[in-house]
Amino acid sequence: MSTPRKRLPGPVLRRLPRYLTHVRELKKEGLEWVSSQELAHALGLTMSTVRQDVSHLDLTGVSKRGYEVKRLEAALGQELGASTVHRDVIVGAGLLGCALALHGDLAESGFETVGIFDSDPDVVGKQVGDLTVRPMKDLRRIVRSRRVEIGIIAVPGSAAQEVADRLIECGVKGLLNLAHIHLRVPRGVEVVEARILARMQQLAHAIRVRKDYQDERIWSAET
Amino acid sequence: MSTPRKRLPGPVLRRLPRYLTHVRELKKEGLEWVSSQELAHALGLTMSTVRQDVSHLDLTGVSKRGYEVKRLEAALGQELGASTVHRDVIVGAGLLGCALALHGDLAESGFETVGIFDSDPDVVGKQVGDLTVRPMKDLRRIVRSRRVEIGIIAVPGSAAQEVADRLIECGVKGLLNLAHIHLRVPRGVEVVEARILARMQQLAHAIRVRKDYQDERIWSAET
DNA sequence: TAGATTGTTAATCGATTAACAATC
DNA sequence: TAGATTGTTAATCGATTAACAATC
Repeated sequence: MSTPRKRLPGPVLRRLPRYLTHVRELKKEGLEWVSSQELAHALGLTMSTVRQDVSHLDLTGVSKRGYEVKRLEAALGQELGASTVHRDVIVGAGLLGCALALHGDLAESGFETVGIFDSDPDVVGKQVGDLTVRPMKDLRRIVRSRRVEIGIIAVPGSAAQEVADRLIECGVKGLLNLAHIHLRVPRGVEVVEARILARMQQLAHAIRVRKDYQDERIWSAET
Repeated sequence: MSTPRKRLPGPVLRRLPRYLTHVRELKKEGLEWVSSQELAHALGLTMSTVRQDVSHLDLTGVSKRGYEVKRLEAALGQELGASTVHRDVIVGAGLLGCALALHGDLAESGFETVGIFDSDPDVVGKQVGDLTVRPMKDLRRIVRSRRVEIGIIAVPGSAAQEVADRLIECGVKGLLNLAHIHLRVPRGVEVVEARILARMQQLAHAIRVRKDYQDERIWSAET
């Protein structure tokens, strides 16, 4: 049985998946040990941040050698749910929903999609990898019988809240929202927003600031 | 001409897209004014945070009324690139790439996809909405002639770095990375990672912590 | 006018970085 | 052993919250 853990600070939780990806890379390359300095360099952080982050994990390093890659991967996986299977369902069998259903990375990290659903009768019955698209009326039965924890919302924004309500009513514990609307959920349900549009907007901002900065440099140089 | 702006602090930049979504909602509902209190309530923030965030924008509110919805939307859009068209190309015409190409939300926020590319000859020529999938050899020509600023990487992780290098060489200023590997790019190019897997891992963490907490409560109650 | 709400300054809180004793 | 690296404490930095004068 695992020790009850505290909720990790947001910044730490956002970094851990990056460590995990990198550490898996190292493992593939056959490396057995990695130091905080090496991790910091690879991810663009300081050694201090890395050591503080690792201190949240169930892991101790070794002086002069660093962290054992195998144990570090295990500890990160433990914190990020890769050490248990988490069953999910996808609602919305459009391109995005199907893309996720067929995306191998999720399966490799402990997520198992046990059903994909759509309200469109023309889409129901279609084959998506190993899964057959099911009608919404089957949602409750599947979520309950398979003890599904996570609902992935891959429907248009206009339908997202309704789908969320329905998933929650079926008993899922968390939602991944791929629509870009704000979901209202009762306490006790976790929501994480994917926000691809927001990422594009961040990019647009960063590009504009950089451009302004360059314009300014040119301008100053001319003055 | 716009005043050169500072790069916004990360936390602020992550919140702005949420304000924009909500403000557009309000506009649709016909509301003309919104106070910091209302915004805070809708997005789960404090009034103070909202006012500090708005202070980064090119906008002033009005005592006793709040912010004019129309102006707030414009100011947010300005900061997030919705006031200019940003042209992008998508590399990878799999389900994910096609999903983005057909996703109306991006177009509504000032992003215009001017090309979708794939290295697979069987996929080249396929129709995706208004676009025809092009071969990779056309990438440079399109990026240059259409002055494309953003490259969207929707290929498998194993090909992502190579695609990134190629896009940069063609002259894009920013990359949206949908693969879950860390891209190495030269200074002067912006990268934003979409990290859908990381979001699922955050969710798994949150669910586990909550479950542990409940177990602990039950355990304490029994003791 | 009185009350509500802004913009901004000051206080608090939390995250990052630096420093260093312990240790392999 | 000497040197490198951890784990942790202290210092710094930045973000959030609180407070309040200005104002409509």
